[in-house]
Amino acid sequence: MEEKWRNRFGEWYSDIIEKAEILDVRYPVKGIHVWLPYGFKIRRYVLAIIRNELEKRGHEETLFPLLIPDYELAKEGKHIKGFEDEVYWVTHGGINPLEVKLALRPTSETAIYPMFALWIRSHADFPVKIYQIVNTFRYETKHTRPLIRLREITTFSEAHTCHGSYEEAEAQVKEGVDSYSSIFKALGIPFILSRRPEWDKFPGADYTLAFDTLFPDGRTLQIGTVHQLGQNFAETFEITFENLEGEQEYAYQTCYGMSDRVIAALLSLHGDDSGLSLIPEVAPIQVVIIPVWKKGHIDEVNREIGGIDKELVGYRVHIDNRDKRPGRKYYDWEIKGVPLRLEVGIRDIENQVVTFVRRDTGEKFPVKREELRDKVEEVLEDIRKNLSERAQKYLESRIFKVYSIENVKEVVYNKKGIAKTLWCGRKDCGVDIEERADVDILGILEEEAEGSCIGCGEKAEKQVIMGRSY
RNA sequence: GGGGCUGUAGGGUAGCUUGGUUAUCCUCGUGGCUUUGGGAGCCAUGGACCCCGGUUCGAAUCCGGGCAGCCCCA
Repeated sequence: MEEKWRNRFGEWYSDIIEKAEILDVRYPVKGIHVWLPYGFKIRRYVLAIIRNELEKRGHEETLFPLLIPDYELAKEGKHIKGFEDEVYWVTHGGINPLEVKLALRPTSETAIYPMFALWIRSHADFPVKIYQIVNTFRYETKHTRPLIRLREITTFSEAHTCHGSYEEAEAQVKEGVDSYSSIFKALGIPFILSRRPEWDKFPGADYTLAFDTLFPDGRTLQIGTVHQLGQNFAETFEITFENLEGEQEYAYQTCYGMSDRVIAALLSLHGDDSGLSLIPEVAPIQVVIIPVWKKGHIDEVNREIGGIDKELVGYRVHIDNRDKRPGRKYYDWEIKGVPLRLEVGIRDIENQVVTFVRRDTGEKFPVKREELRDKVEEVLEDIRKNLSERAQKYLESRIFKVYSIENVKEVVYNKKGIAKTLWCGRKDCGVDIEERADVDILGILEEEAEGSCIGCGEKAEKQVIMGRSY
């Protein structure tokens, strides 16, 4: 039944992006697309959840410039090294070459931190907690993929914080993790949190925590990261404050980000062969009403639907009055993932019921007319729960504990899952494992473990997850 | 980073090898009739050879370049 979604996911994905009218990918620049009205609405509801969560925890929204002077971008050596191959440059003003080249932000640390240096004077200024949701640019040379690997990331939500001690920054990392966990929970996106290996951390960070989810094709997708920056950037950008002892000290920083990939995960994890299946909170249309007209009863049906529409005030309701047959409309709205469909015909009116059809399960059942509003609420809530649980179970069912390189390969390539195993933590050994198993070491888990490394046989104290990432 | 393939109405395609009348079919859009509980039917009508250059009496077709997309390998 879920043949295509599961077994030919790549095809399903590009199909759905087009048919559900999320993006128009025909824009004539590689890796850069147009948000269509329906997709844009989903994006807006997702952003509302993100904004709400960040604001609730004291982050304030700002907007920094898109252009970054080359000398600022280049200041932090490790940082620029991580991005230099992917930066877009503005080199001309009209026909004249610029004296200072300007980068299109690949991320905004180097735009924001020079300003932090101006703003921060003393310990009393802490904590600084700002965020912005902007587009960023990366000159990707590999295959681009809508919402997953883009040259223009249109929805980069990045938070940046400053603190008076490493401990406070550590606490902020925890808050960042909590915020993101709540956001993913609201969207029904299950994840695994791990600490990225040294060679895969954010360039310039002390360490990076990352959220990964698993797609139906068995590949993992990074959907969020939280970085402990320590004083690395503060030293470079001279972000100093006067501490309680009256001395100048470098600030302690964190930053965290998520992108369009969250929307890619949202769309992908809750789909099936009929199309999208949206979480009600982010569905542009939560309830679609399909009139089933019959000669001689058309006005009657329309009048009934008018009443239902009025009663459902507060929900995002759409009445499909197109001159198409009902069956056709069912298919159309299933592709677009509308959580709940109501069918209203003369038969329903005579029985004083409304026919409900759930997108997530396909169940069809009559609901007494007078219980309509309560039932709508109940069913939408149940859909949210069901979609979240289904996705969660799916991820859990694809995580396998294994203890050899061979079995890691088996898990990743045959079971299309994530391997949980043991690793000593040394870089040379890690790179060796990645090569031999042809997988990515995603990161180290919190939980302690006892045993020997699957690469070198030395003692391993932490569990590690491996998979094949996008 | 290396290699291969492709570009024809809004979408999917035939035609290209072997240059030659009005460019094929499905879908779609529009107007109408009819119909409506899982992709209806009929009539009318609309819409395309990626861009630049070359070869030729003549190019969707051959050649070169550009742009865009897809696939494989590292």
